[in-house]
Amino acid sequence: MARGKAEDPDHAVELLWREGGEKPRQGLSLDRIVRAGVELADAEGLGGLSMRKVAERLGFTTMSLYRHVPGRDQLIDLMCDEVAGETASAGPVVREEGDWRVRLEACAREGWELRRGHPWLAEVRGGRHVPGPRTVARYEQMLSAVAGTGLPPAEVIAVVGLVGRFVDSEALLLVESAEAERRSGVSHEEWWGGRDTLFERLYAYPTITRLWEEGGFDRPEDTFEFGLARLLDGIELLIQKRYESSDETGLCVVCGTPVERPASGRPREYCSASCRQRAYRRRRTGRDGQSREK
Amino acid sequence: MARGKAEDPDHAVELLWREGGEKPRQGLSLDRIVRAGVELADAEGLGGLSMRKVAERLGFTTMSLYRHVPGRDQLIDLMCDEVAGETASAGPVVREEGDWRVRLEACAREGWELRRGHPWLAEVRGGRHVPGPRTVARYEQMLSAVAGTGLPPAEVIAVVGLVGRFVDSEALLLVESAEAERRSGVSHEEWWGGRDTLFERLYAYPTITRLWEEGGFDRPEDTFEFGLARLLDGIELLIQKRYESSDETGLCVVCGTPVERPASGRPREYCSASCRQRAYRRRRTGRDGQSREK
DNA sequence: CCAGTCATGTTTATGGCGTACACCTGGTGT
DNA sequence: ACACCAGGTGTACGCCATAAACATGACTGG
Repeated sequence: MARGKAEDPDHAVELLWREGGEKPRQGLSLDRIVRAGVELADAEGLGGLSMRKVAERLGFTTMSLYRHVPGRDQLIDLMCDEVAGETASAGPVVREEGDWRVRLEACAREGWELRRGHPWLAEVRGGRHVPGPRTVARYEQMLSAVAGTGLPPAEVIAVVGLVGRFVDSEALLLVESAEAERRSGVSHEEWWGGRDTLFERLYAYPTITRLWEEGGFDRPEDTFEFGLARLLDGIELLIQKRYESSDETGLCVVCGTPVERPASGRPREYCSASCRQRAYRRRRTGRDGQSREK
Repeated sequence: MARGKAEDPDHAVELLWREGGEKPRQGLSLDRIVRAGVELADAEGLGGLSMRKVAERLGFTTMSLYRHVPGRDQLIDLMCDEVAGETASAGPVVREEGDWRVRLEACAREGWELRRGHPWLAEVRGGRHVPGPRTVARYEQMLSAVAGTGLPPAEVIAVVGLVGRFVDSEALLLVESAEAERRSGVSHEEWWGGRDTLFERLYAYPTITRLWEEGGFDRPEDTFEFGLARLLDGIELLIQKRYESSDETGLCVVCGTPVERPASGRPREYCSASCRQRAYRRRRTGRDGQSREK
């Protein structure tokens, strides 16, 4: 059973959820190791994060780290949670302003910002990562944003997972491009620009050629903004559909709070005048007014 | 300039787009290496793909591979294209049945199936992968599905990228879980079921706790089906919006072909009666009839 | 027929990685 | 005085990709 700490996930849980009450030692400590790891990964990416380099950065031998951290994987888990505490929504208190869409979008953007500061976050792969308190707080934040819509529990979870993976996926795209530039010294555009032998072959494909000639590849969309808007639209549609099909007590289309059906006449769509106004304004502006910045 | 084939992308292009006219040799050959690589990765994942093991499987030394393939990365590129030819839409001929949504969804499902047969496909990361002919054919297929909608070129490309990354992201989720099971011998559910020390801490988070008690985590949604439906809904909304805002010549809401506006009266929404019928049926059935199979 | 060249496979070596294991060392409790 | 132990060290193993030099056999021009 007790086959060493390296393979014991419960020990990892203890480290992640440890209380802050550690006496400030002068030698090594978990926190110093984690912080050094974050610095290193920020600078060199997750691939550049090695136990050797972390130890070197701290002025100790490689193996000294293992007195404090079970292994590299667990160090990464700890780094993730360390970093997850950097933005506002990390605490246990859930902010409740705005309707579900505003709140969920805010969460997505926060995740996006987090990954801009720490690109390696998107590179962390593999299931079975034990989440720490700050990571869970973010998850709670997202869930609570969607939970108010009245969607069934499994769909709430699915929505949050979908958005979360979207953010990760888009972040990964950037990281990989940046990594390639860092290693080769050649910029993205420069590199692809030099692939003439490839482009020649692409003339055989009519749609690609046409889109190319129309400039679609020269002035691409902001994939994060574009994808996020589509995703939220799709989710909104689901929520509206669920609302329409629930016939006893409806849910406000905007904020999702229940609204009782009047005895006679047309069922109300909004819980309040302000929500109706919000919906109107959103229809007008086409809803992505804030996403275009140029 | 000529700094060895390992760093020359143009050489990689040549390998990927090579003509099939290779004399069948009895020793090593590019194709044999690529096929061995695919087998290995199918069995052990991309992490288990090492030059040593590929060579071993073929009965040669490690370095012999380098006489045919520039390096591991290029081998992976070749494997990707090899495998991309396994489904129908790999040829240069574009199938044109159905409206954009049917076609794009079919592409997504094909990509999904491909990754079920070769899970390592989702693990292939890093920008600057030179695409081979079969990979490009798939891309062309997807682009042509969306190009008919009349969306501006950059948005067509963004839509296809979005859907493609979604498929990859969901596939990655499965791979990682499967990988963890393979390595540890413990199933996903079993492992998470044993994390009591973690779950205890989660009671502090009200939304998570509530969703948990309501069984949201026990009977999860099919994340691929769920996400795909939301995504396509969101894209459809974009297309409709673009249609409404184009006032001279409209586009059929269903199949995207242009439809001229009558001199007087309300502009037509559909290009034909069959498209109108299709839209009607889709509104009726809630559009995801084919996605639920149980 | 011989010499030169080329394609192909092998050997050896370098530098990187995570981490198991035995060891040392100084402080603490008994 | 003693054992114990947390924390830091040094060495070693097995894995990885791949560079560089080398071997071999087939083909080719003279």
